[in-house]
Amino acid sequence: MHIMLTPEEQVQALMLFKTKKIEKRKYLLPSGDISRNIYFVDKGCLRMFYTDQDAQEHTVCFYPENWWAIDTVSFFKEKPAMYSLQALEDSEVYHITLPRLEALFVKVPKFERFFRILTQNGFDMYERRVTSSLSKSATARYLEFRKQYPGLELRIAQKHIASYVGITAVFLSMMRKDKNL
Amino acid sequence: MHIMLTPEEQVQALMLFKTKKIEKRKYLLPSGDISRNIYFVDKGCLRMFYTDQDAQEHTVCFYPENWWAIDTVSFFKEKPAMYSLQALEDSEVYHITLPRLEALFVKVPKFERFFRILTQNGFDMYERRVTSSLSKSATARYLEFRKQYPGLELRIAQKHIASYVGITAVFLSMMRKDKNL
DNA sequence: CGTCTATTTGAATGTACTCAAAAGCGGTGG
DNA sequence: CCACCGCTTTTGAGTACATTCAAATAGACG
Repeated sequence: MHIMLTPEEQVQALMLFKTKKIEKRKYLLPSGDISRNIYFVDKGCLRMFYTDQDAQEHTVCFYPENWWAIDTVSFFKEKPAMYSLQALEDSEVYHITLPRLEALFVKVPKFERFFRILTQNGFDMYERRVTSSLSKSATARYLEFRKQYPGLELRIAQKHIASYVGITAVFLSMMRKDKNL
Repeated sequence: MHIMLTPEEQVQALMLFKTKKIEKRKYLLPSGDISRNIYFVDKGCLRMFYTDQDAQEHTVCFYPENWWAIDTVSFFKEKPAMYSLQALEDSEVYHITLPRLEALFVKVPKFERFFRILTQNGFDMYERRVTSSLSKSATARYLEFRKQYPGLELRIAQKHIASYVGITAVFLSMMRKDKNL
């Protein structure tokens, strides 16, 4: 979910948010908990991931600076999260709870639209991800990752990139060597 | 997107909808057009699919009876659809345009919530599909399809199932034979 | 019935995975 | 500051899963 507010809108909104620092490797949301907050990443980088029956992790999304991180389903439906949200670098985030968000909607109705668009952008992203994961090769998917998150490959572990692209860390390493990526 | 209204709510809503019959293989929405309608499937079955650069089709979702079919992004953002919507059987659908839907929201505010949930369910479905396409074997994905759409494998072409599962029709055929699926 | 498309079958190929071992790197404690 | 430990990445060999191409069979529809 990636969207920009004008600077003054950001100020208005951020007044209602709290801030939080979170260390590398720590969790903002462990899966199974109900996601009580939406996060806006100010510094650092988060990832959302899912752990399958074989204890394999699958990264659904990265959230570097200026991204909004949320488990939409857990947050709005108030049900236990299927995903975990973890810091990949020492990070600083703004966050807001659902009741305060609803207060914000009443105060500044414009944000209702903003969050609808946010949800739709997330939707859009998932649609693209479904089609690409079903139709494209590992190499193409890795190049899409590079395009989606320029420079991020220098900041985070390859195993996390591999878990996003849907391949093993070993295969990613070989691919990068063979094709100079 | 799969959700049920109570019978009386359905009646209320469907009064504002129009009906349409659509023949097998015909399109309700060709990709590139703006999706002006949301469809509710009364009889038959639709599919939404995406055609890639190599002219390969990838089915994103099937919509048998009682499913809501919509290209969320195209419909709400009024931008050209990335997807096509096609009938797989002779079908009958209810449909409504965005202006009339907004009128419905004013008249029966409850539907705003209903459509938010509809969108969230779609979101939920996409999330599951992303994780399963990235983490599960072709066989597991096929079994998921069977569970998601009981009996549908008897009604529609295997090549469409293959394009949903993300494998070739040839491989699906071999898989079903080898493992008695 | 004939034509067109979908499905099945088989062989050869390619893509990505597992297992295993070695090398690299980062954080911690002495 | 350095040495060590643990985790990540690289490298290699062998394997499994899924694809392509081709040809034969089966089914759908006019």
